[in-house]
Amino acid sequence: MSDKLPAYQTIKRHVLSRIQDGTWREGDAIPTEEALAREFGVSRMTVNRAIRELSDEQIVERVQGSGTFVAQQKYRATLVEIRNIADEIAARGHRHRSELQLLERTRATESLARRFGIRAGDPLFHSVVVHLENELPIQVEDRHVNPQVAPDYLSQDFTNQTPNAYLMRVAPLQGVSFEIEACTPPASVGELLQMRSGEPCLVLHRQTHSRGQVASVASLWHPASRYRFAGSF
Amino acid sequence: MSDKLPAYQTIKRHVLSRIQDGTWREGDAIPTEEALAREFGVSRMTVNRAIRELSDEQIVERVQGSGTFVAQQKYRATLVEIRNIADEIAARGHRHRSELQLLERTRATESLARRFGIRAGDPLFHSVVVHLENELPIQVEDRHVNPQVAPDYLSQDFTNQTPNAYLMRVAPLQGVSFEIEACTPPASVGELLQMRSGEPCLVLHRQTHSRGQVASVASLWHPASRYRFAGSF
DNA sequence: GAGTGGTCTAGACCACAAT
DNA sequence: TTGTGGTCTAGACCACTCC
Repeated sequence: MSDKLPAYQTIKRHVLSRIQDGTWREGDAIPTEEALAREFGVSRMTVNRAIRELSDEQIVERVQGSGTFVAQQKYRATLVEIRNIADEIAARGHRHRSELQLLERTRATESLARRFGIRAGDPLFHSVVVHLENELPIQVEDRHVNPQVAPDYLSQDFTNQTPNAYLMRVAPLQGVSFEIEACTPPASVGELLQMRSGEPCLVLHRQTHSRGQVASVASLWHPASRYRFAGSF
Repeated sequence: MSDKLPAYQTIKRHVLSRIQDGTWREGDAIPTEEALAREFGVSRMTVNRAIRELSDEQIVERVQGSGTFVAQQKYRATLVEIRNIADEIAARGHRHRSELQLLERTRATESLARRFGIRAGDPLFHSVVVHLENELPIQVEDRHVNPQVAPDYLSQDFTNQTPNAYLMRVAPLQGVSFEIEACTPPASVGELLQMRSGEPCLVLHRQTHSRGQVASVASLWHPASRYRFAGSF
């Protein structure tokens, strides 16, 4: 075996795999430094470095005097976080509601096939959902989903659960790439968002990866007058 | 004195301040772990932690067998990086040129005063620069600068050096907050960017902090048809 | 008071770079 | 060969949480 890995790396991997295989879930305590030191036959300082790095990476959270716990999954992202739009609206103290406009089986166009890494004509799932904040439309979510990653996508109830929340649950997020642009919306989107004519959209195109495949390609359209991306660091 | 700071923190601060005050410049070697351990009267492991954290933060770069060196300044940022627009254009293999439209001393409006944490009427510097990629305008940079942070701002040549590059050099970046919006540009901006009427702008509003103060408040206007923000993780 | 993480020591051996 | 960083040990004391 490759015994070349430093001990602290081995310990990091061990803890990570326990979290990823579900043995230790969000909020669970993981073994103490002392216990891990005994288990791996290393000194406490070595374990300390391993766990401190996981803590820096926000994989675990440490509380002095109490213990080390698996952190809540965070999807830092768009410079901001990839937050569920429902949570984002709730955080503002407003009410979220979503309307399902479309949920269908379709076939990949040339352009979609390229982005998913499949062949044109291969099956894809497609959904269009409008998200409302206090009954005012704030986002049109136009999403294509890889059936191999989420085969039950079409049978979900997307008025109770956003597509994003569902995908996060069934497909562990590995990576995200995105683009933000400003553009004039197509008429159909302008209508769903009840925009005055001539108002631009702020659009986030996002592609998520899971289990080595492209899981989902989404375009999120927002009326310029009602939405901004913000962040700091 | 507050002796409460852990030793490794004290060492980190010491190294950081040497870099920020210019004693150690980009590419310079900093003292060895052994030397710092002697200087601060601590063990090498403690110095190692301090410098390793600076290395994680990309403040310094370590080369085994060789030494520790001050890293090139990188401005990770907009979800992406806070890259100098000139570098960004150069990375695409294109030619960057900038035109200085305005460079003046002005006074803070109520709204600017709030953002800078100063009083309305206090002095501010103001610049407007147009950035061109292959002679096509791609960004209008409208920037206000805190004179306390960059007193020599007005005497710079901003056709050879972007305001951003100058500020990065004289004012160590501590933090950034930003907002991205889509909007219809005011006529003056639309003209500078040679936009067709009705085309929206993609705007990045950015506020940078340095030495505990707000250093700069900038609005970066981009024609929607020629610019996107992109990133991945 | 018992258990946990936060920090630190004074050594050690190794891998790698420069010479 | 010498000097540097990379890693590790087997202890230690402290601050904090929980009971």
